[in-house]
Parts: sequence; C-alpha cells; structure tokens
Amino acid sequence: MRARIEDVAKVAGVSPKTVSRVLNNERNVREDTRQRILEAVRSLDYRPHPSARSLAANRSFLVALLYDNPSPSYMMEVQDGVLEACDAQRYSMMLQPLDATSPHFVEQVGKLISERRLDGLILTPPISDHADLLACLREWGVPFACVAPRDRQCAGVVLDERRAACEMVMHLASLGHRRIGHIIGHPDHGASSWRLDGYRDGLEQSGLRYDHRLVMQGRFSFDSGVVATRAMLSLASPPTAIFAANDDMAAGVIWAASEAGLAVPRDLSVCGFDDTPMSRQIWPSLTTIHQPCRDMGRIAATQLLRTIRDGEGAMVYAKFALCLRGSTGRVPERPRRDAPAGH
Amino acid sequence: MRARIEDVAKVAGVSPKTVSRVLNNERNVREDTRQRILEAVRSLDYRPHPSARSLAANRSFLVALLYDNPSPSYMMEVQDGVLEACDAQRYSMMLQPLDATSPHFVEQVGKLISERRLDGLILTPPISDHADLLACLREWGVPFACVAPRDRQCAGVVLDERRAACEMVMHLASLGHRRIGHIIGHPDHGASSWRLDGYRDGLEQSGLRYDHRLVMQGRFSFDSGVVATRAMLSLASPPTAIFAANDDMAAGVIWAASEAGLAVPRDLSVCGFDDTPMSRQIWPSLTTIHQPCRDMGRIAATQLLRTIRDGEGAMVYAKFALCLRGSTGRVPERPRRDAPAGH
DNA sequence: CCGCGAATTGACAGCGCTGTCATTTCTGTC
DNA sequence: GACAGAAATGACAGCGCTGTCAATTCGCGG
Repeated sequence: MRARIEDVAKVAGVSPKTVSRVLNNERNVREDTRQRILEAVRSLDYRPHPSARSLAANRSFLVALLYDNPSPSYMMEVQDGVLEACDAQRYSMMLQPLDATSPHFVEQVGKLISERRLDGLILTPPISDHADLLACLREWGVPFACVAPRDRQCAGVVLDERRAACEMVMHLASLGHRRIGHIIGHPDHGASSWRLDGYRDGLEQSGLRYDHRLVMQGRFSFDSGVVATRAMLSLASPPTAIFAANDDMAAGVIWAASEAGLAVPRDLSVCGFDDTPMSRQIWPSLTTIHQPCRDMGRIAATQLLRTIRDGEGAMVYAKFALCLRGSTGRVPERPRRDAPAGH
Repeated sequence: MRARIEDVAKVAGVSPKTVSRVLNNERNVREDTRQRILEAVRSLDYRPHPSARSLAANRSFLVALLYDNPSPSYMMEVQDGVLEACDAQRYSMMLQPLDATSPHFVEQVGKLISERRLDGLILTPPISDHADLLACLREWGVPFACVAPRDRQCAGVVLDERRAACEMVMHLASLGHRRIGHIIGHPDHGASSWRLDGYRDGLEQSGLRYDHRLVMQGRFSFDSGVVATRAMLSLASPPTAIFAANDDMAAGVIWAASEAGLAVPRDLSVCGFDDTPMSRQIWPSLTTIHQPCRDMGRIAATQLLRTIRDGEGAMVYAKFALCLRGSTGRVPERPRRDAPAGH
C-alpha cells in the first residue's frame, strides 16, 4: 500500500497538517522542519493522492485545453507547451475538441466546467475569439487564458502577426515583386485580419498600391488556396508573388501553380505563415513565418495558472521569425506572359 | 452550491447508496426506483464529483496516452479517438509525451502511474514495442492497450500493414514498374519490418526479384527520405518507382527527385504510407495507404477499458485503404536515361 | 398464509487530504 | 525576565462519494 500523509507525518515527527503545508509550499514552516519532512517524503517515496487533495481543497487542479479543428501540428505543439507548464505546477491538463459553430457551444463548455470541476480554461483560435463564450466565462468567474485572441484584454499570449506579415511583404518587395497577391484566412479567425492588415502595411511601406483584385478570400484550407490561386492566375495581370495567410493555403498555391505549369519560384514566388512541418516537406520548401507554438502554449498555461492563483494574468507577446526558403525568389528580369511590351 | 448525491437521494426518497448504484449502472435496482432517481438527478442538474468518486472507489477513472514524437497528425487523430471512447465511459484521458530512449524511461512511466493513480495506459508506436516496459506493466498488473505493436499478444489495435504494403507494391508492378525501390522506416518501429516484409511479398507476387541495392534504411523522417533517394538515384540502374515506408519519407523522395530534375510521376513514381494531411498538400499529391487513426484510437481505448473492467481485452484489426493519387503513374514506354538500348 | 432464498435497499465507516481555528513556540523590546 | 505580537504547529472536522455488510422486501412453492 502506498504511504499516506499520516505516515510521513509520523516519520518526521510532525502533524499531517504540517506535511501538507510543506507539500503545498505554504509559508510559516521552519526550515529545519521542512527539511525533515522532505527527507521523510523521500524515504517513504510518498506521492500525495490527487483526488483526496482535490476533494479536500475544493479545487480540481485541472485545466482544459479547448480547440476546434486547427492544424494538428500547431495544436500538438501548443499542447506540449501547456503540458510542460502544468506539470511544473502540479496541475493536470485535459483536452477538449469542440465545434465552436454549434448552437450549444457555450452550454457545452459550461457543462464541461461543472462536470470536471475545471479550475480554468485555455482557449485556442478560433475559440479564443468567441465573444459569447468569453462573456460567459467572465460572468461565471471562470479563469481563462487565450492563445492569439483578437481582443487582447485578457490573459494569454499573442504574436505581432501584423508586423510579421508586413515584414514578409516587404521582403517580397525587396526581391523586386510589384504585384503581390494575398489570400485571406478564415473570416472567423482574428489572425486573418491581422495578416491582411500587415499585408497592406507591407505594400504601403514598400511604396506599392493596394489592388483589391489581388486579394482573395480563403478559409485557411489547402483547397481554398487552390481555388484562390486559380482565380488569381487567370487575371489579365496576375501577381508575381502570392502571400497566403497560412501554410496550408500556400501549399495550395504551389499546387495550383504546378497544375498551371508554372515553376515556383521562377514564375511565381509563394510564401505562407505558421512554419508547419509540411512547409519543409514540399518542393520547393516554403518561405514562411515561424510561430513558437510550444512556447506560446507554455506561456498561455503559465498566465492561466497565475490568474487562478493571484487573479491576474497578463497578455504576453511571443516572437515571430521569418523563414526564408526556396519558394520565393527575385522577380524575373523580363515579363512572363502578361507582357505589356513586345505586343 | 452544486447538488450532492445526498440531495438527489432526499428528492428521490432513497438512500445515497441507491443513487450511487443507479449512477454506476449496478444491477439489482428496481426499474421504478431507477426512474425516480434519474428524474431527481435531472431536476437537480446533479453531476457526481469526480474526485470524491475516485477517492471512495479507489480508482482514478483516468488513463494516459503515451507517445514519443510521432507525426502530429497521426497522434492528433489517435487522441481524438481515444477521447471519444473515454468520454463515452466516463473516463478521463491524460497525455504524456515521453522519450522512449531515455535510460529512466520505464521508471518514469512507473512514477507517472503511481503519481496519477492511473487505471491504465494506451501505448503508441514506438512505445508499444518497448519490451522492457511491457514486461514491467505485466508484472505490476497495470492494464494497457497498444496501438500497432509488433507483438500481438496483448489488447489493442493493429492494421495488416504487411498486406497493405504488398498491395501497394503489386499496384506499382501493375503499372509496369519492374525496378521498385523501398525506403525502410525507423529500425525501432515494428511497422518498418512489416512494411518491408510486405514490399518483399509484393515483389514476389508480381514475379519480381528482390534487389538489395534498391532497399535503403531510413528513419521515417523527411530528411532520411531525401538522403536515401539521392543514393538510389545515383545507382547505375536506378528505380522507376520508390515505395517509402511513410509519407514523410515519400515527401523527401519527391523533394530529392525535384532536386535532381526528375518529374514525378513521369520519371519516377512515388508512394508512401499513412495518408497524412500533407500527402494531399504536395504536388503531385501522394499515392499512399490510409490508416483509420481515429478509429484505431477509439478501438485501443475501448479494449483498454474492457481490460480494466473485465480483465480481458482483444487485439482488433482495423482496415487500411489504398489511396491512389498523382504521384504514381505508368512506367514510360522508352527507357529514361539508363538506356540499355539505343547507343 | 408460512417460510425460504433471492432481490433490493440502507446504515455506516472511511477513502486521504486540507480548511479553520486553537494552541504552542519563538522573537524582540523594555 | 516579563510580555506582546508574530510565527509555527496541531486538532479536528469534513470534502462527496462508494465498499461492506446488515436489514428489509419480494416472489413463490407448499
């Protein structure tokens, strides 16, 4: 049978309550007592019983990570980061896939919270932008932290995606591109508008005019990238570079370009956003923007646990990085086929 | 404050123990009593307290899903399946990323089990092939279920990967290929040997000779696919088709082929294994073998829960499916460059 | 209507921990 | 050395549920 707190107390010659104090890092325990107790814990290989702790303390020490169908690699990394932070603070994480468009969405989350006695939630896009849910959580007093939310008035983590997109477009411009297309992400994701704004910033700072014909609506999916690209390539004056709002759509761009017989980057430069593993596994490898997803998961969890403990978590900025790879190149010297000169 | 079991009992006019019986689907409760209790549960919106239940029942109702750095999309799908099965039986799932090569691996798992009071484990490749761990779990009497283990004498789920690989190779042969290369997966994964065996079966059934020069060792990574392909393409008599043991390596094959100026599938047919999302996002889209990962996760969890409940889980076979896509094609009529005829 | 085994229900303790509050011990001051 | 106030420790109840086992009720043949 496993040792219980009472056994530890007996060995250390103190009361169970004092052992509990040490295990929970409470103040007001003399240093020598603490050492004696830790020694007893070690000698008995004592492990506190999570359920007993939860029951007595009236907290579950459990947080849930809510997600709705994002890219698996993104989610997996965020997950690992969250787990890392939770483990370090003796918290557990549970996962909950959800359908944010369901009419019972908020209700389901409420049920989850009360069923599992959750101490807090971590919301990932697009759930982190679900205004109804955020309002309810605030009303219920349930602590939460958001990953990349549109509204930054909460605990969590974001990237300056607008700046990142801007820099990417400026990079394209520096390669000589003057007709740079953009494929917008899913309309429900805050990221889509930041990236679009960044695209406009980048054009402006490069002295290029915004042309609405070069901007297509996508949905963050590979297929939507293909569709948008076919449309853009059939323009009278097609772009020489396309900046897709994520890597999946960028893969769609490369696909559609290959389909149309264009070589990337010779005939068309392509870049994405997210630095998914896939971006390095396609030919040519994709120029994109790296998000430190694992760090972001860790940060979000840390801010959530701070909120739970002290009632105050912050919105932390994570750093992005441009990954310049094979899918972008200098614009060709002579025009391609939309030749204005020559006739 | 939330309703407790006592409140439900009072409303239904029975003892708390009887309510507990109904909630846990125990036998020997009269039907009308059951109905009265369920009605009370509904009217009070009662939710049993998980920690209280665990503490009293001396079980955690928690299983862990152990993984070591597999492909994120694979893991994510397995995860969702496991969650589905656990939810249905009022169990919780926790995730545990691990390093199976660590010298303290088994010890770490043991610590995890006793710390979290786990009721069981689900092992994914390559952990499902870790002989030391399996031996310890059996010795400790810890229920577990395996996804795709080499040794099928345990509860879990597998695919007939050997058969799948065989069919893939036969398909290549039916397209006219006679020099079909293979890139073996990671040596520690059971899947690698099944797929290799299937490759040999496929050659044999197509009347082709096994040629060791056309078989390279890989490690399931994109990079290892690139390296193996470069080596194979530099052979005096290179293959006209390459069957990589997974999609990541197959992506590497396409990459290396593009690098070498070869067009896929015109100059080289390529196929993989796993049907990752990436396989549809590259150009050309990848011919591969689909594994129903989500189903497999669900099945593994179901068998684990059966093991926990009745002490007996089975090894279940899941169904694979060939996905014929753009990366494979008929072998060209006239030889390519290793022209034996001609000059 | 009685008696017996089976089906159904209930009383009670206790799972292992922490919150509350009382008690003891220490620290610094005059 | 006495004393106040702070720091450290302990006693005890109880978190909400289920296991054990005893008590009650039911069904049915004689």
